[in-house]
Amino acid sequence: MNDLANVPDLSGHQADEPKTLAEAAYRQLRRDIIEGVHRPGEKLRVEHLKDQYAVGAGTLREALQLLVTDALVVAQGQRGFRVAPISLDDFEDITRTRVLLETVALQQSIELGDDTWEANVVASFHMLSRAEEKLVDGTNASREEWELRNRAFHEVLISASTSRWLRHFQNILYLQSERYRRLSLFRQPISRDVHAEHQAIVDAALARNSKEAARILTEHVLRTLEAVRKLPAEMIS
Amino acid sequence: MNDLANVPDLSGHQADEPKTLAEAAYRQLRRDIIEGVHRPGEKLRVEHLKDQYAVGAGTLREALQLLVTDALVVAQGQRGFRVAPISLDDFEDITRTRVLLETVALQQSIELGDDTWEANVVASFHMLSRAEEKLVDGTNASREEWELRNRAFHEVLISASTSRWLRHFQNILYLQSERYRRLSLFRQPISRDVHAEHQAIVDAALARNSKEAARILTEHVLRTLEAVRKLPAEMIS
DNA sequence: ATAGTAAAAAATCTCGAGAAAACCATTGAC
DNA sequence: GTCAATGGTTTTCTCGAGATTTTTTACTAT
Repeated sequence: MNDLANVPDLSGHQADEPKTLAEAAYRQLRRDIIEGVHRPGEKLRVEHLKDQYAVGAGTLREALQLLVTDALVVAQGQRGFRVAPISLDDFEDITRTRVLLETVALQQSIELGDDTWEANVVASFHMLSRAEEKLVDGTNASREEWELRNRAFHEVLISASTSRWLRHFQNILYLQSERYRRLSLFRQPISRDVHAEHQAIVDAALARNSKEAARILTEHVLRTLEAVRKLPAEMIS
Repeated sequence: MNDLANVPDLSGHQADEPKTLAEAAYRQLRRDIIEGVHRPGEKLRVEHLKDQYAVGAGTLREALQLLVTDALVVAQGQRGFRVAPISLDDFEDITRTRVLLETVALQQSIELGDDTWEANVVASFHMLSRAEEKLVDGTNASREEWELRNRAFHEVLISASTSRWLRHFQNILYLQSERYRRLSLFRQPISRDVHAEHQAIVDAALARNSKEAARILTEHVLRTLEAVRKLPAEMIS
């Protein structure tokens, strides 16, 4: 079916279905950290969390180790684990690095993408648009689905890039920026402009205008940075 | 002394001294994988390795998990761990991505670096040059020291970059390329040219000629790719 | 012979208890 | 009053044994 099946997965532990308890705990923890259930800088005590996530101590330890990979958790020598802190500087760094990688990957993708890629772009954009419509009812589930499809959309855009490493790093950075975007959503919900920007990227991509697509993508990503900049400083502790 | 001490370490588990058994095992394993003791694609059975590295099963598991972070080991669902395979395509990807990141970081560094940075560049270049001289006796220890100092040199060059993420990703890619460079050394030892190239980078960096420095660095990194390309195919299994 | 099934073997994954280290509050000395 | 040392408490780290899952081997029927 899919001849990429036995290609080594660079992202390691992001398979479609959690096959092990440690991975299941890892996913729950990851979501909770991104969602802000565990606040930035918070200490993550294994003894407390193992009950909360219903796994053994060693297993939870493994889950935490996996989160270190994504830089959502920091491990300090003999002093346990801690939710990675956030800061405006950090988000600026994340955003700029992401722009660098994602634009290069996007231009590659536009040059190399075939018909199937085009179809995937159109399809994932459609899925995202539908999710946007459901956003108006403001439920948590609808927002979560939007996040999922937004991520899928951005992934598909660069999926025709030949560089597995670019995609790998982009994955990590996207995950990071999700934490910050969640903060900006407190202030202002996802706006109409976002849809227009996505549309513009799709148009440029299908027209094989890689320069223009990269330009729009850059603006698009930087817009979130501006939104976070306007937040009260105490929110970005 | 160093006010960067409490900045969260992005690389997570690359502190100067291993404070835990798991980390010690991680380092030994990492060296063994890079050195080729454990061949690419080889299965890493916990039961066998725990005796070899003198730690418990759970501890070795953690060490393996850390190696997944560096993409030197791949974990597959419920089927254990395996040394990440190598391929020419992969090395090409690694090299090109590394060039992209490292040149950007280097240009930033050259623009922002202060006197201390300049001093560090000169110092690490000197250390590297001394190690090159000792290379003639061809011992394993001298080559290992050269690797260490070469890495330190490249790290110092981009150390003035403000982007922690660029440096983080560069670290990972450098580690990866070390595996491949080791292969190329079978054929031809480290040549005179390398020294001249390093010298040229230092000169351009101190002259604050960021464009030129980036150009030389690019050529420098691509040269190793060419060397690996000339290897017999069966060496890059 | 081949294919499918089932039991046996090996390896992984999971857990809880013990050892080692870090943390905190109290005490004592200067 | 400030600082250093000490002991108790908490937390992390480590280990080995049991439960699941995967892989291998052997067997039977077509």
